[in-house]
Amino acid sequence: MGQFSDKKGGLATQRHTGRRQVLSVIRDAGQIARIDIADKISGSPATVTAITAELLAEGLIEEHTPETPPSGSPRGRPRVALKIRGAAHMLAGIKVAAHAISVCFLDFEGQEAGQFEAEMPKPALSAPELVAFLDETLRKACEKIGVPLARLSGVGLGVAGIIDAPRGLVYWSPILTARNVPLRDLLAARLPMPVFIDNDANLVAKAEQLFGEGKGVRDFIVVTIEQGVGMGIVIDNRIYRGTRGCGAEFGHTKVQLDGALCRCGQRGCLEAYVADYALLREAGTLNLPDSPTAHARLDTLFQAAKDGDEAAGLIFHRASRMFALGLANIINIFDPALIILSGERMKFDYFYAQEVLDAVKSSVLQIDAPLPDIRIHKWGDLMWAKGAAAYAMEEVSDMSVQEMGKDVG
Amino acid sequence: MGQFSDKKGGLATQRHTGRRQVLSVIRDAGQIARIDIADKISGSPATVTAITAELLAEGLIEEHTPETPPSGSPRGRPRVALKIRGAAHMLAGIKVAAHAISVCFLDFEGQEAGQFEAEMPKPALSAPELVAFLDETLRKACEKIGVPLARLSGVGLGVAGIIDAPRGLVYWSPILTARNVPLRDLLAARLPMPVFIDNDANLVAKAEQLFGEGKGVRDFIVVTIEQGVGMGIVIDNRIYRGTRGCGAEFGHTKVQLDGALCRCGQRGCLEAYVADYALLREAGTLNLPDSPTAHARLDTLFQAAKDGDEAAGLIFHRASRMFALGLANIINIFDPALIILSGERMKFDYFYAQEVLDAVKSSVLQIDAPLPDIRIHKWGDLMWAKGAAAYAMEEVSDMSVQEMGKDVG
DNA sequence: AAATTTATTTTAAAGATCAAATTAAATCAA
DNA sequence: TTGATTTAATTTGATCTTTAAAATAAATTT
Repeated sequence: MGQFSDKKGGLATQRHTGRRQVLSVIRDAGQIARIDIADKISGSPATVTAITAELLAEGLIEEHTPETPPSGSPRGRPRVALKIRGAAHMLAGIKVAAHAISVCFLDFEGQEAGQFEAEMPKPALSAPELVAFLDETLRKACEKIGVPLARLSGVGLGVAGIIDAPRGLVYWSPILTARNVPLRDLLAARLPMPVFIDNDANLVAKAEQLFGEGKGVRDFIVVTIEQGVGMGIVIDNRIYRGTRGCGAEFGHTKVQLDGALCRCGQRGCLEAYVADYALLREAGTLNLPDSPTAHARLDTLFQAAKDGDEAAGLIFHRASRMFALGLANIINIFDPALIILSGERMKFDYFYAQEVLDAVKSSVLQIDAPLPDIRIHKWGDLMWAKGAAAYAMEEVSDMSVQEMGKDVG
Repeated sequence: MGQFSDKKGGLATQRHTGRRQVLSVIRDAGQIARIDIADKISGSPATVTAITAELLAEGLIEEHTPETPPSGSPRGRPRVALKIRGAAHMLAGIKVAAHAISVCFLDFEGQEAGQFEAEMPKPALSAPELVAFLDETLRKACEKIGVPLARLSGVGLGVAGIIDAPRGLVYWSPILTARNVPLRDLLAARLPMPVFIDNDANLVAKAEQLFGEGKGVRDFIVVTIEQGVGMGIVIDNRIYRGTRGCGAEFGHTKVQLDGALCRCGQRGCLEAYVADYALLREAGTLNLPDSPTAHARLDTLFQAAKDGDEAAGLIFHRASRMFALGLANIINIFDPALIILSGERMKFDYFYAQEVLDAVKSSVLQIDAPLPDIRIHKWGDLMWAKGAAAYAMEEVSDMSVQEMGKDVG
């Protein structure tokens, strides 16, 4: 029989791992023939036939026959491509930020199936308020997009703050007035499908891994700058979370002894130099035209710096040097193959201006081997929600793969 | 048959993983009965019987019958304990430092089988000189301890500096005059057994994992302070090495923008505040009695600080604050369960004085979950060599486990 | 000495994979 | 159009591995 028993956190059965591998290879490839799958997993065609037959029967994958037979095809029996069957599952991803909430629907293939956005009623809510609001928003989104709630196989939830993903716990979040909220279970109690929750930066990492620059990269790190500074660590294709589930707090890495005051109450955090509020705090002492929103004020400040305002320039200059320092530390510690600077705020090019990259490079240990690749990926707000949905997709995929022989009765 | 084929870096066979697990459980436990192994690996007693029979036949393990049958034993057939057979393999570990070289012999059970120390001929050697010296020293050690060289199944080598362990390459080391030396292969060419090489801090981590505070801990971090500052990262029971094999350069983490000059040529490295040379550099401006060796001068400085010398005290004070800052960063990034401060230099208690630990705690993100455990482990120079031998032991163990059915032909 | 208890081994059955043989589905060549 | 050729996928039979259940072993208890 399979390899050892499957109870508890025990070992996977033999077939189980095979199924997981095959599904993963198909997902990676988009579409791929059985014989190529066999090649990729170093298994025999016979095994692949057996496994894919199961997956086909369960509706997780499907054969993909192109309408127009490709001309100039080689002799021999043509390979028939297999692909994930999008209709197998529908997933929702929700990203909650201070002012807005966004929902994204993804089918099992990773195709976007709709999106929905709404305002937050107030910047910080109590736990019951937030749960009710999430529930309500998800139902509204389902209605608007035309997907019955019951159709969803899973919901991924991304929240800014300090999250223990495995336990579904929000230690602290700017959008919650309470601490230590078991948000996952609270929401799951109101919904008929499993709920998964994670730190928003980890979800960006997930999105990058599945749809973005991190595709096919085994170890990489994602850094985001928005309200705060976030980091997602991917090691060995999996998100690294630390023991308490709350590692990767790059933003609260100290870059200066007794430095600037951070909103976390400590001093010298990177965030206290580069996050929105840190820049605006310093801009307060400047004589800039007033703007209604923080976003607009930030734009004004950036424009002033670009136009040669020396004080404004100095604000960005210091921020970027601190950012470079923090980034160099990450490289020295992890030696990753790739660092992705992700998020909308990357439009402030001071963060990735050549001089910053140069500063990073000169602060990294010098050896005769290529430096890690640093890539910028600006993409919109939707990405966060998409990452949340992708997170749910992965979890549900894992669950599906394990459900074998269940319908034998 | 087993799970997929075994070619290249492909997947392990089914039995292969079983063997590896059983051996690992036995090693962890010291001695353990078959039925308990079955329990631990969530397998059946029958399987354990099969696997242990193989391992017994190959001489990798042995039954351990206590001379005195334990009184007050329960009814029923008594369980017979299995243990690693020490005589199965003999391993050597070598640690090369600036002034001394130490060799440690370990049997397959992890029992120390002898040690040997020698002076380095000069502080920095050329690659051929070092290889010849290592070869010579190992042979001398064998002679002294009475182990024929051919008896060794593997040699582990620990070198300070920047090492790419998988490739066996020394990018840079204070003991080598050249850069990018393929030291592993150079030494292996002169010896009849496999050679493994790693950064010395990783070897301390390995020693802690097998014999020290890291026993049974899945994720932990080891920090050492000696000539430089080193770090070993254990994630998921394995040493994390980064893509170029040279991650975990904690010592060159920047703790101050444009800070103190480091021997690596950059500014603001942690090492430039807390390593031996950094302290002595500052001590130079003090009026302290001269001492012949660096070691002695450091002792003098430390004593002066303890005796109330304000300037000396300030040197240590700053070093310890910087150290706390660096440590807090590690915790914020990794959220490890355990941090081990390891090495002889821990005798300077400023590094782990309560106030440093307090500073770390107050610089770490505050959430309602227990802080990582920080433990001090002072142990002698031999540990490094022991870690090197342990590294070789693990590698050889893995090789042994894979050699199955080889003697059937 | 028999009954009981627990550990280990043996046995027989069931999964899972793979090599080899077979079948399927195309192109190529006449 | 037909048969040869080629490549993909499936089927078959053998082998390996694990496991449940039965048998055996080795102790204690009665």
